[in-house]
Parts: sequence; C-alpha cells; structure tokens
Amino acid sequence: MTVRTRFAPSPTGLLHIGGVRTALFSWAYARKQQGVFVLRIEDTDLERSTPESVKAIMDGMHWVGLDYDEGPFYQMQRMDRYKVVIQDMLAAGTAYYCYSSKEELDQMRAEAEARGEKPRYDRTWRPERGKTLPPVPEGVQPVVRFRNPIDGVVAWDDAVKGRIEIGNVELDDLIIARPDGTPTYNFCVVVDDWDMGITHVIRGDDHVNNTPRQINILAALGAPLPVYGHLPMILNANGQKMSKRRDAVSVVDYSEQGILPEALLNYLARLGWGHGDEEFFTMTQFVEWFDLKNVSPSPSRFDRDKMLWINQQHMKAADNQRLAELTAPFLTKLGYDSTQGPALAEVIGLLKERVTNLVDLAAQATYFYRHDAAPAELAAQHLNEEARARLARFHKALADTAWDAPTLSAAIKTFVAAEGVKMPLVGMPLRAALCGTTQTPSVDLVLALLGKDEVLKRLSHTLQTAA
RNA sequence: GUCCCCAUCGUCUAGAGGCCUAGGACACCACCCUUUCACGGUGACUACCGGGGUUCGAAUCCCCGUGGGGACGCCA
Repeated sequence: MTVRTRFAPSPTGLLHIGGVRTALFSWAYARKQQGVFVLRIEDTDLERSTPESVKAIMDGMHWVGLDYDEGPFYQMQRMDRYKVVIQDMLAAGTAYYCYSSKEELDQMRAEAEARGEKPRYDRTWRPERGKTLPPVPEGVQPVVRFRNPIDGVVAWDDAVKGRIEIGNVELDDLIIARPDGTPTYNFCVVVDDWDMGITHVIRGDDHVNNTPRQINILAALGAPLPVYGHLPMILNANGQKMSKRRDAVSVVDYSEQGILPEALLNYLARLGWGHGDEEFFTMTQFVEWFDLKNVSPSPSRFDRDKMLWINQQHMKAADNQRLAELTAPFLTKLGYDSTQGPALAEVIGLLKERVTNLVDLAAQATYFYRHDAAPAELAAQHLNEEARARLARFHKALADTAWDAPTLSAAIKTFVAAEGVKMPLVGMPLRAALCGTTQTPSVDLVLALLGKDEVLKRLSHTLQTAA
C-alpha cells in the first residue's frame, strides 16, 4: 500500500519552526517510502485564519524546499462533506445534539476544577437506553457531540513513542459541530485523514492527547486507523516552549538571519533524530537514512551555535554564484552596490568560510564595494608615520606589477624582504588602508580581486589623508 | 489538580544486556598550521537523574521516587 503522509498547519500566523520540522519528517517519510505527501490547510477557525497566513505557509514551504504532491486542501472547502458525515453519525447514534449552553459548561468546568477533578461534560444530553432527556430549551441551537465509549482503553503503537494507552474515562464527549453547524478540529482531522487516505499521521507531540479521541471517532465511522507518530517538541535554549515574543520561531526569521534553507533543514533533522555520527548531510541523504524508528522520543533544545556551524558547512559547500544571488539583497540593505566592483561570486569565494551566515558574509564583503577610511583606532595602530612611508614605497613598487595573485604574492614577498621587516608589518597596514579592517583574507588575494586601479586609488587616498 | 509522555557530556546525539575504562558533533580551553582573522588539524574538559530489583553481567529490562515537557476549549 502506498504510504500517504500529510502536513496540516492552521493558517494563523507565519510558518513556525516546529511546523517546519514536523513537515520535514512527514515529508521525508513519504519520500523515503516513495509515498505521497499531502498539504492540508486547517482553516476552520474563522476568527484567526487569514489568507496572508496561508501565503506565508506556502512561501515558507517553498523557501525551505519541501514540495508536496497533493493539495493544498482547504478544510473550509470541505464543509459539505463534514456535514454529511455528521448527519450520518447522528443517524447512527454515534453523535447526539447537546443543548447545554456555554455558560453552563463554563460553570461545570469551574466546579470540577474547584473539586480538583478533570473538567468534563456531564453527559446531560447523551442518550442512553431507558434515559429520559431534558426538554429541549426554546430557541437554543444545539452543538453536536461525539458519543465516546464510556469504558475500555484506547491504545495504539506510536511509531516514535511506542505503545500508548489512555482510558476512555479520561475522554469527554467532545463537540464535533458548533451551533452554526461548522465542525471542529478533531472531527475535521478525522474525516480528512480518512478521505485523503492518510496512512501515517506524523505530527507534534502536543497532539498525543487528541489521538485517542480521533481513534474513537474513526472507529465509530468504521474507517481504517492510520499509524500515528508523535514528534517531540523543540524547546528554546532555556528548555521552554518556543515563544513568538522571545524566540526566532518563523522561517522568515531564519532567512533574514542569513541561514540557508538546506542548513535549516539539516539542523532541524538533527533535532530529535540521528543516523550514527552524521552531522552534515543533504536532503537526499536524509531521505535515504530517515526512519521513524530513529526519532528520539524526548524533547530537544534549539542550539543556535550549532545551527550556525551547520550553516557554515553548507555555505562552504554551496555554489558561489548561488550564494552571490542570496547575498546581494543583504548588501543592498547595507547600502552597497555589488555590481560596482569585483564579481560578488568571487568575493564570496574568498570570504564564505570565514563567516557563519549570509548577513555576516555581506558585512564582510562591503569593503570590496566601497572604500571607507580605517577607523581612528585602527589607523593609530597600523598607519603611523613609519607604516605610511612604507605604504608609499609599496604603492610605487606596485606601479608596474602584473595583476594576478601569484605575481602579487611574489611582489609582496620581495617588498617585505627589501624592507627587512616581517610580513605583518606590511600586511596589516595594507589591510587597514585598503579595507578599513585588519581581518581579511590573504592580502595578495584581496589585492588581486580589488583590481589594480582600485588598489592604487585607495592607497593614494589613504596616504593623502592626514594622519 | 487530573491524564499522557520523557530522562546519556552545558547543548544535539550514538548506544536495542557483554563491543562502553560510554563514541561523534556544537560550544569552551590549549597547541599546531598561518601574512591578520578565519578555515583546517591535534588534544584537553565533560554525561548514563536517584533508589531498589531482574541477570553471571545493565546506560540498555522492571518498579518506585525525583525532575522536565505536553494536554485538559463551541483553538488548531
């Protein structure tokens, strides 16, 4: 049988990092099993769902490169189907109308809590053999409740957590349709998973408690049960649930931080999953290795340092031209024009392994596109009288040097020898004068890339500027 | 509070009863490489939550405790 998995976010905000990880594992499982990955938008919460959020989710999925085979399906477009199923259940007696008001329920809940019990519906309107129901109140639109089994145990073999059992006594007769007839989450999920032939429900840990309810409804419907696999949560560095206020939670945050999508996925994959000692890998490898059996059942903390390290590894492996396209916007944001100067791809080739993200990469690249004078402190340290005199002599020596890295390297060595000093005494002032910083790649490479005219111009400019 | 889940270095993890004087990675520290800063290399540091069992033998299995997380909506 073909494996079918799904990612079912609700469009109530940006694509969350935890959502990406859930999607990633669900996607990887489908790909590994040569199955089908479905995208479903759970938009039945009219208050909070927005078209912008739908777009943000799709954009996020696209950015990160998780492609889906079917969908997106929208639950709001499946209302007719849900209503038919609800009518069927009403007719079959597996669901019933409940006229208890919200206020009554709130009161019930408060009382239960006061008694230290689990808040539960008192089953007033649940039909039983030989039971007389209260008179139907005037003008009240009823909700529809699922008739959950009273006793027994619901159990399933979770693909990541192992066997989980929950007694039916813990479960409520949950509401499956509101007074206006719109169905609720747990019900829609069940009908959708059934209709869409989902074989493996891979989702967040926070749904463990929904699973027995869904299994009961599925059973009442006579639908086959999928395999469930519940992924552990991703916590922030302090071990708390990720929060929008404190933590970078949406994918756009990461793209803005200059993280490569493949690096984000690689890092996320390593959170709660492992394959021997493998740390750095492509999505192709991940899919090849992935198995729910190797997913850890315990929650893990997000470690920014490690993500940045992974990102650096992916940058080193990435094509320079592609990196250039990704970096250009950051440079623009900093006010630099990367078309005025050396090819950005070459600049990046020189710099990329020295940084951990595209933001820093852009920041490092700036001195190739604009000549800023060395900060006073740096000038004081490296551009004193002696150093300037030496740079003046170097400027002269450069005048008729061929402009390629090996020649420049040789020229520098010759000059250093002629001056009778150590390399740093030439290199550091040169960096300060040319780049406005002393942290640069080899000066010969910088010189070569900057170009002869530009180098001579910058040197002259520095030498003309008062000490 | 009730129910459910979880528990190996600071962090992510390897580990399916003997291969474990517990391996890898990030971070941290030292050294090497080096034309600065990085990259890279070498090394150091550091963990099986506690207590009981089971077993010839337990990080691995069982029980209890403790700690952490999640869920208890006419949200999803």
